[in-house]
Amino acid sequence: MPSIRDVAAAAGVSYQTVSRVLNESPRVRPETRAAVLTAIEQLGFRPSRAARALSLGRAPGITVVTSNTVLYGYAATLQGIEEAARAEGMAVGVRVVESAEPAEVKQAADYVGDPSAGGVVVIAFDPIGVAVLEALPDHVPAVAAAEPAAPERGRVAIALDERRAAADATRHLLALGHRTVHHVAIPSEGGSGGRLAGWRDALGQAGADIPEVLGCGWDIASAYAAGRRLAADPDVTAILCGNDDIAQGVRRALYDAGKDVPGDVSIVGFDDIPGSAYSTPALTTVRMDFVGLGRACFRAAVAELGRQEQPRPALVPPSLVVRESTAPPPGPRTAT
Amino acid sequence: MPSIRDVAAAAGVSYQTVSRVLNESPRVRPETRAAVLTAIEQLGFRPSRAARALSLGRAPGITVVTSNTVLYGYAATLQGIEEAARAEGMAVGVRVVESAEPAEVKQAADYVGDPSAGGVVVIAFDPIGVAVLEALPDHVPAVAAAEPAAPERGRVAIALDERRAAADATRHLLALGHRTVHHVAIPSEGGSGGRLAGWRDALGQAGADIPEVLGCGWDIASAYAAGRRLAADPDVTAILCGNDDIAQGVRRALYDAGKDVPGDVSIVGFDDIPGSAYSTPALTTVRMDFVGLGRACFRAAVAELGRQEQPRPALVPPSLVVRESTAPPPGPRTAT
DNA sequence: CTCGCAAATGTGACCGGTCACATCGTCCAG
DNA sequence: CTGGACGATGTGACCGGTCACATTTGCGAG
Repeated sequence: MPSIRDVAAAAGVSYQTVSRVLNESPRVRPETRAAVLTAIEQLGFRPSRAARALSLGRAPGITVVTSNTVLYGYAATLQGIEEAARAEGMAVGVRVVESAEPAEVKQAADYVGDPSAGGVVVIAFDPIGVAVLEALPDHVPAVAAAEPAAPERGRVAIALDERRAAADATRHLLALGHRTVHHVAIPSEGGSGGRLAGWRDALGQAGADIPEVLGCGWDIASAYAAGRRLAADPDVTAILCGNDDIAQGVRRALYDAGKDVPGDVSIVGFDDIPGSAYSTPALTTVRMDFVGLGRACFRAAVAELGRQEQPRPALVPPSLVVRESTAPPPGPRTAT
Repeated sequence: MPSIRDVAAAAGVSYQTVSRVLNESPRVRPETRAAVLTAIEQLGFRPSRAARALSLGRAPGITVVTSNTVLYGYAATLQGIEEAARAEGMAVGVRVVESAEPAEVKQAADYVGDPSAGGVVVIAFDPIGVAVLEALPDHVPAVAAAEPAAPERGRVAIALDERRAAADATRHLLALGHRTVHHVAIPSEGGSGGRLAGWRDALGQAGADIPEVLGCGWDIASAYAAGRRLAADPDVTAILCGNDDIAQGVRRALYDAGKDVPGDVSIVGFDDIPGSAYSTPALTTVRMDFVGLGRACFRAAVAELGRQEQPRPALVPPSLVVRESTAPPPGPRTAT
């Protein structure tokens, strides 16, 4: 591997001049620059990221801390970050934190505390991410992809408008004539600014009952279990599900209990994962721009890294996608 | 940030001794070690990854090169790699390559050519990954998560037994009485050792017709289009789909064309993504151990990095999961 | 013609680890 | 009692970049 000194020797200049060319300093004569560039080309020289990182004291990269890489919302956010980072020539690292256990959270915090981790984006959709955020030393240039709920003490946090998304979805169901809307919540809804709050908002504004929330995990099996419980209650005619996967589990539970969607019960999901348009019934859901969120987080993290002013994030607002899984409640009730 | 020299001063030893403690050298007296450890603790010292990488000439990490991070097979493989790497205290980087365009492939190859990328795992499920693999300089310690098809010239390649998986699925359909099995293929099946080959094997062994393959993209929309074409052909009673998402698109196309699954047409997917058990009909599919594949690739990449002998990968073989989307062909035909 | 200033380029030190080798001390065998 | 071997530790150089500052060169003004 040729180094900057080899290039300098080949081009007949000093290593510092090569460094200037690499960093696009204007203080280099065009002919000199050309000579250096030629030498770089001939030797196949690539600057060492490790050396640069050591010298600069920080790495030109972003590390994403997340509790999961497979679930759609997480994976799509990661995709947005990666795309944006790659466009800027920056490296992307991934660090998964599987539980909110103090030891594991601390380890992750130490890990990203190293300058070579570069900027940090914590995906704080769930309690694990929030725990990491709180354990982060102040000097770490980190931003959060978060719920709007959590005003992370001093940290920049960017969020999709989940509150509005949930309210829109709930109003859609209410407008169809449902007396109230039940809710199966995913682990991420801790905050008051999130889906849970939007659902309550809409229900409250309409003067509708606010039923007890059914919590479930990220796994569809627990969504199925929640669905079976809901299916047993004849008063349930509309269900807002924490995300599209949950909706699928709930739908199947209703089906197995002999309830038709949307004939007997309407359901709405969240996220608009690719398959949702092709299930039967096609799922009514709220599209969330996770990729855009990822991009915005990347820009914010870079700004944080350079101690520049934060750019205004331009996020695509959530949009309700009405498909086949929602309809007016069954006859007897509407007739009332 | 305290450095190794600060720790040395605090402990009253030389920096080299601190280095020895960090690297668990046996040549240090227990009391000295204890003193150093105490100093490390007090100062909150963390060794710099960048400095270590520079000095060692390689980084203790793995970079994953992939064309996608959201699709299940890719995301799950990444998860396996990350889990294994984290357990060993190694960093994980991600580099997405969006197309097989030479410029982009070359950029990615350059990127992982830097020693600070550490070991490399190329997810070569598709032509993009294969292109990256071929563009990689020889000195890069890389392994491939690949189709069994591609005997990557000199590179270690680990693969799930997709050929057998496809053959199992096809035989299952044949055993139900279908005269032949149609196939909707994803972009990844180029190789002769993959799903395509297994399907052909089973069909050939049974003396069944080998219908024309319908190619489609990763997007469900193209699967839907393929499904519509298949639905128009009354001879089609069984379809092997390239993966579970594709199967969902095909299923919906059949549904929209008035065909019942599995009453009129049986379908089988691949991968067993979490939702497949909860769709209606629940999808018969072949479970693939992508997480295990990821773990095996990690181990192989580490071995490659240390120029050690390759461990024997222990992979969980694919397993057919029979659910509701497969049944004997419609009456008239079986009666024949 | 000479001085001064700015542009272009070179030199030394440093970032924080590791390697190779030197040094010091101790214990045991001859 | 002394030489040698070995265990414990220290010293200098190095990895490949960057920064701060020194030096050289070129040009216009006085």
